[in-house]
Amino acid sequence: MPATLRDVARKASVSIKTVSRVVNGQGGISDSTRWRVQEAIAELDYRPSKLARALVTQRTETVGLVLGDITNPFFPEVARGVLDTAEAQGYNVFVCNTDGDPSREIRILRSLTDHAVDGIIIFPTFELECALPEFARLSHPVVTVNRAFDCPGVSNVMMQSRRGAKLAVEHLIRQGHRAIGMAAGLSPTVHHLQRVQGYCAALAEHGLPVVEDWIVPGPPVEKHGREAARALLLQHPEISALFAYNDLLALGALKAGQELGRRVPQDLAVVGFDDIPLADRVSPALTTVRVNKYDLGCRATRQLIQMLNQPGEPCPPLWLDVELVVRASA
Amino acid sequence: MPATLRDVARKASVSIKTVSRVVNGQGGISDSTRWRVQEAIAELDYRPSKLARALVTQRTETVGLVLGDITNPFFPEVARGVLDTAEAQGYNVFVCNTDGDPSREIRILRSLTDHAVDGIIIFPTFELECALPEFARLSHPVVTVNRAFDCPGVSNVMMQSRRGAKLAVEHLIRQGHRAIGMAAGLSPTVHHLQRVQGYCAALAEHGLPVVEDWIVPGPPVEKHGREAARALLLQHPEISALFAYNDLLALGALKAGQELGRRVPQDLAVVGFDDIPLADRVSPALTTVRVNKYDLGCRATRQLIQMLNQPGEPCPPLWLDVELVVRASA
DNA sequence: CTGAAAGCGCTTACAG
DNA sequence: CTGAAAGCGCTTACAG
Repeated sequence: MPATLRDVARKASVSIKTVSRVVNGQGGISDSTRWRVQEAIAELDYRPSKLARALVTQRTETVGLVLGDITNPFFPEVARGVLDTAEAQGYNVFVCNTDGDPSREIRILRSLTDHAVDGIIIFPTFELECALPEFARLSHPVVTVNRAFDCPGVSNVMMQSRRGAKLAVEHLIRQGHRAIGMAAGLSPTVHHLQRVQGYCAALAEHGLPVVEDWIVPGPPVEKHGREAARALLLQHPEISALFAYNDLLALGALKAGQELGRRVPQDLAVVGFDDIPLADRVSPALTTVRVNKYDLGCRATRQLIQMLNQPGEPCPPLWLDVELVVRASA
Repeated sequence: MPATLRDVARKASVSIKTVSRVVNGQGGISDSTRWRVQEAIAELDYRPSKLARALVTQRTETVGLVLGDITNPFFPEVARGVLDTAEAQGYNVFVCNTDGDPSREIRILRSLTDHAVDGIIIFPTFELECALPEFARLSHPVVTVNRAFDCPGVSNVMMQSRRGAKLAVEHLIRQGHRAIGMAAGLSPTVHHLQRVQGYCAALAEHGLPVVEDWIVPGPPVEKHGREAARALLLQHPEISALFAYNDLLALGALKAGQELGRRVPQDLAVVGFDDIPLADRVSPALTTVRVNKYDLGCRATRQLIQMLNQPGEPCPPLWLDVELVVRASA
């Protein structure tokens, strides 16, 4: 049975309030009293109940991290950044997977609210729009990643998705490619939109036509990358380069290229996005757009904690750099 | 401002207790009353505070997952198994990284205790021994993974580490190898001990000598695998096969082999352990010992929840199968 | 079938 | 410098 404030008070022959004062370092206590109390605390191995404290302060010192899927190689480093930063500030973090399912996302947000987390960092699904204001209203600060919401209590950490896509396609153009397709991910996500935009912008700026048929949407997994690339290359053999929404799709595209007897990068150049840990291990190594995932997690968390410490202060969106990493595939 | 039990009671013109009854589905309520209460709940969008409930029930419906490092490719699938199983049972989970540092591990356990988690799943560091009984005494059920503690309130999920090592080395022997080294991981872990034991047992049973110098300990990361393998192969060129403590070490060993001009698997056969996602993607693909990581997470969580639901019941250790996966590297 | 009281372990004004 | 009282939002006996 763990010791309580009252146990300590009794042992030190002082009031509960006095113990509370020394526990919270509030001063205004005579040295001798403090000494007696500290001794009692040590002897009883007293640890204050965060639960009881939270009930009155409305601060649990916990935050929620809501992401797509921790087994997606993009997320572990992000999570590590969040966990390290949160731990350093005394916060514990609940990790939850949405699998991109909006109804699951809502359920998770409810559950986190029920547990009275102080704030939330979320990689939102596309449908979050409607539910988010409710949470902000329930006075949880929220940091959304890669998605701007103009809503009080919500701030954003964004990566330059559009710019990254443009860098990737410009690189392909520089390599002499003129017929460039895209394996485009699922359409109702911001990334999809931004990366397609970047792709189109790069083509347009270099006077290349944007062919709608060459943009193939689909789930951002390797299997689909392979199928999409295969179909695209068979129907439009003139395509000599592919830009993929993410590295998993790019890996699938590489596989399809090999199956079709295309040499990489001569007959088929491929650029991915994210620079997941796999990207530099496969052969040929994947040219891709890197975002510093650990840093992303750290910054999102710092942003959240800042909102917690200075409620009401405006919190401008943060933009994270991306960078083209040229390897063997393009 | 979220609605409280009292708000609902007032609105429905009943007592707090009555509302509590319908919220908790306790029956013994007239239909008309229940109806009125439910309506009030819906109108006010009332959600019970888990915090307040936990303060009296001593159940937070949270658990802690304490692992080495979520960016280690072994862990995300394990974590996913834990998170899915916990979520299905209504638990939220705090994820924490120890980096194998015992003092950090203690700090984390303290913090989880302060937050009054209902239980803990932990991949313990070697030094946990002393601290664990304290936690069990504080009445948190604990499930340790890959480490047996004979301690009330603590149960274990074990993988057949020793057997896996033996399978790996026997495979190498079957392939005709007689001089087999080992990249052995850090010495004060159970895995290290068990895998070294399995390695030695396989050699001994086939009448092969165990040469102490051929067992090279070190941190279980790729860089060290490369260095260890390089040193071993240079000093003892007769070594034709390596068994690695884990896949990361094995990948490093493969790299060293290539650098030294050894053909794999003819001049150098390598077997790893874990079957991380990378293992089947590298070239040559890695022969390794697989453990179902998602299942490991699920079972550990089910074990923990069972302990929570039936306190005092003995909980026998669970043994997880391992399986040799033969690919190109051996 | 329904309610009033006590208490979970803290903190927050308010007194002295 | 120290303490007694009220309350955070619930549940748990105990009455009626």
